[in-house]
Amino acid sequence: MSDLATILHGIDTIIGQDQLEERLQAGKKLRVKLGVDPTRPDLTFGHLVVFNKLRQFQEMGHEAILIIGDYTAKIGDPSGKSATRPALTDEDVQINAETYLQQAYKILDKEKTTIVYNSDWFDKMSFADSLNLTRKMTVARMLERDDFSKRYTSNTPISIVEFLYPLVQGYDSVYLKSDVELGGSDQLFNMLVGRNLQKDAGDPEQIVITMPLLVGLDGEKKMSKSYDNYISFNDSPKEMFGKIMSVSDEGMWEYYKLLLSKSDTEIEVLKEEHPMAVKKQLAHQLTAEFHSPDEAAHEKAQFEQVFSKNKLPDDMPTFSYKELSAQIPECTLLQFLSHTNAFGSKGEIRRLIKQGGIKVNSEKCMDENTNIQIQGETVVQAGKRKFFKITE
RNA sequence: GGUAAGAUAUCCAAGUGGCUAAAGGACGCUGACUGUAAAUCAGCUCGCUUCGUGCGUUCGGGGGUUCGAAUCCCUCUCUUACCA
Repeated sequence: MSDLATILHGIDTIIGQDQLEERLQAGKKLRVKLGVDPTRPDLTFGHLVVFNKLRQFQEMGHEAILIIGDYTAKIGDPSGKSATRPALTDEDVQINAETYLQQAYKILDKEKTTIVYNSDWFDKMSFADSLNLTRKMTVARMLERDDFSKRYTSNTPISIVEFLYPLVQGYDSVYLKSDVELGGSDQLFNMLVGRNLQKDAGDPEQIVITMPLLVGLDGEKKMSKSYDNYISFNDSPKEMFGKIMSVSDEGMWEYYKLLLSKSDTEIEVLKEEHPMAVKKQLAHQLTAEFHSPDEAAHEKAQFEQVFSKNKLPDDMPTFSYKELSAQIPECTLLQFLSHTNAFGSKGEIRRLIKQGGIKVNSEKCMDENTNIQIQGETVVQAGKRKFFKITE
């Protein structure tokens, strides 16, 4: 595949393809920018789509610039949002930024990645500089944005600082003199603003490449931390494998295409097989990439043992009966489950028990006052996927 | 600055003095089915509980009226609209 074809694979849209071709032909080492705002502790597989694209550029010898948007995180990107985001403290942002870097290096080559923090330049800007930036944008243009116009017509507040966000992100491009900017398709507007600002500054405009948004675990909405339908870079092998297995059949092909860069013809071949087997492969590959092939194989085996064969997993949280009885005088089923801290409240546990969701040593148990008996080992199962072991 | 409307549980949203821990959705959880997919059916969904027509806390914040308030009054905060 030519470099151009590789770049175009799997993308959503590209603005300035001609310019890209020109720069590639001239043999220019492109400065490729990707910004992430450290608003939450984890990167998700939604980010992975864009990170993979950045890695492709990196592998071709271009310069990958990862912007940690510590400054922009405090503003809050309004893209696709229906409400103003709460402001984050400096401390939150700093902690998140650190974990972001660790996670990013699971995909990017640490040696070849340029890391920048946008507070580096924004902290030094004066209010007058900022005001000058705002000259470049009109209210009408901002209202062209779908999310803003929706909020505006539905009487949902839009703060002025959110209006400013695209300008701030756009200025990153001017400052860094980026050749290409990558982002999710919801970032198109923000990235186009960067193009305008560069043009205004008399610089070459960046090429804008958007990647499709990955669908979340529910199979409907985009993967996002705010919908709680995400897989995180930091998920344990077990969580990661399990979450991927819960992706819908329809959604799975997107994962193959966007996360594993499979071509349409390769996907057609996979569609001939049993969806479950194909999904296991997907879960295995991704888990192996983030953890290790061994761990991935282990989780696959565990998964089959527990969910296909209905047997107990090999590893589960274990409690010692001695310690338990020291902490809870009466070791009833209810008291024990409450002690595991795996449930929101005792009421939740009672509901589970009433609904027949609890098994003790594979026997359904409907009485919360059952005393936990110890005969060697006792295994308590709550719902489909929570297991606890009690030993002497 | 003026006038009007509004703020209800994770989210949307009903509720205008007692029968309201608060209708209905959505999300989520459990069971059946099954491939931890989808679809479907049934149930649950504030906390505590000696499980009792039991106790506690909740309807933007604070104060008041009343035997009793999400519901009435005062005040504060925030949002929106129209006018300027």
